Amino acid sequence: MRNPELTKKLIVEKAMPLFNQKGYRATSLSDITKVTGMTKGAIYGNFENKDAVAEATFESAVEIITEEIRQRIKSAPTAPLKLHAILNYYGEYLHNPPVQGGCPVINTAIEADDNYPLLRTKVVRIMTLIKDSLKKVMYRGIKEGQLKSDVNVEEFATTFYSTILGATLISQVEGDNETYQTVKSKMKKLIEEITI
Amino acid sequence: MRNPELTKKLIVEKAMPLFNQKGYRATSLSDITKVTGMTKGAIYGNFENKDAVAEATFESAVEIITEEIRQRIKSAPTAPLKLHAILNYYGEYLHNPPVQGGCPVINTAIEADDNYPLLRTKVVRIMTLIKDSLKKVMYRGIKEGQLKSDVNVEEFATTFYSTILGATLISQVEGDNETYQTVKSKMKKLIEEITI
DNA sequence: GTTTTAAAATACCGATCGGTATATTTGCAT
DNA sequence: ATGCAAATATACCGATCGGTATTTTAAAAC
Repeated sequence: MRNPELTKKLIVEKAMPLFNQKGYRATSLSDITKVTGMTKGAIYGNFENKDAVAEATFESAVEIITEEIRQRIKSAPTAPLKLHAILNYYGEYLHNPPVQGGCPVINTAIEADDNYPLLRTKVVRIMTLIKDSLKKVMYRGIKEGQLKSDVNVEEFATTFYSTILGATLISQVEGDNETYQTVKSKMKKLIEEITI
Repeated sequence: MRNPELTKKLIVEKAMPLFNQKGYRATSLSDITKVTGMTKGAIYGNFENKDAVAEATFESAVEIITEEIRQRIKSAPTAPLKLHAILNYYGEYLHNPPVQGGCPVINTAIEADDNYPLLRTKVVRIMTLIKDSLKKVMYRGIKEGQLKSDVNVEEFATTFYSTILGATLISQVEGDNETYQTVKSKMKKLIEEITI
């Protein structure tokens, strides 16, 4: 019980869906105490302030997502299948969300851009990281003869990621992944076009 | 001065960039009084409550955007050029925003989906409307022999819109439309592929 | 020019906000 | 068993929140 590491972890875990659903601003300290069963003293004993909880929470959510993406990429044998795997991963967001409340990257992007400079930076970083992973997958796919060598990797990867985020955003607000499925089937064709 | 219609309009106009930048929850009544130069009495004399101001504001923002899109579509002579025009329109968002704070549809989508059911409905409606406009443009383009007849309109239009929103989202949080430009050049090629 | 009425300004309400200071509890070292 | 220190709980703070009741103001009706 007196283990501050565990307390920190518990606070972050329990606060995560709260921040992701309601947003950082709308989530209050008392919300956090309610959902964690801890008191203000415990929260402020482990975090400097509310923003620090928010930042730790976002970082933890990002770790969950990047780790999952890493696994999917690793598990698929070829570049086209790796891209499919990522398409499938985001397709599962709605019915099997890694964090309740939709994609934390998207949610945080919107709330942070004008109001939380530190979180904004973190969002940009994770977006760049994912984009770079996609590019890496594609470059390797070209080198290994799975993807056509004349494909514009920068363009394809950036568009691929933009499309996934946009479709996820739309499906999230629609509360229905029909849009995502439609987009997914189009993206599959685009992957086929660059596959050897 | 004693014209309530003008007062309403002024409140909506002044509150719009506020809501769009800070979000609905984070924008307070006192923020609105400061930016409008009016008092609480004037606000509550013209709107039932804060949410009503938010809704009127979003509706007004949507009108601005849809009207602009309508104009761009109307002005371009053929379907491929109409699609280009929409691509260009969103590309101008960052440096010449119709409303300060980025795309209101995206911003509102995120904040509304878990917390403001009425706004969420409005967001879904406008997204559907834009998607339908795109489809209409494409169907007409096919009929008039500008677009290939075997193109899957539903898939293309949905993906097109998803990609634009995703790229806009990313560019918005990056504070730089490099991503959007990259995506735009890819989308232009996709349009070419379906052009006769 | 006075009256009337609606719009806008002011004053005030309880609730909740993030944060802090203090008290209490807990586990460990001795 | 006891004292110590860290972790958690409690009590409290000023500020601000959305909203309402009341007063003041100003334009229109006569």
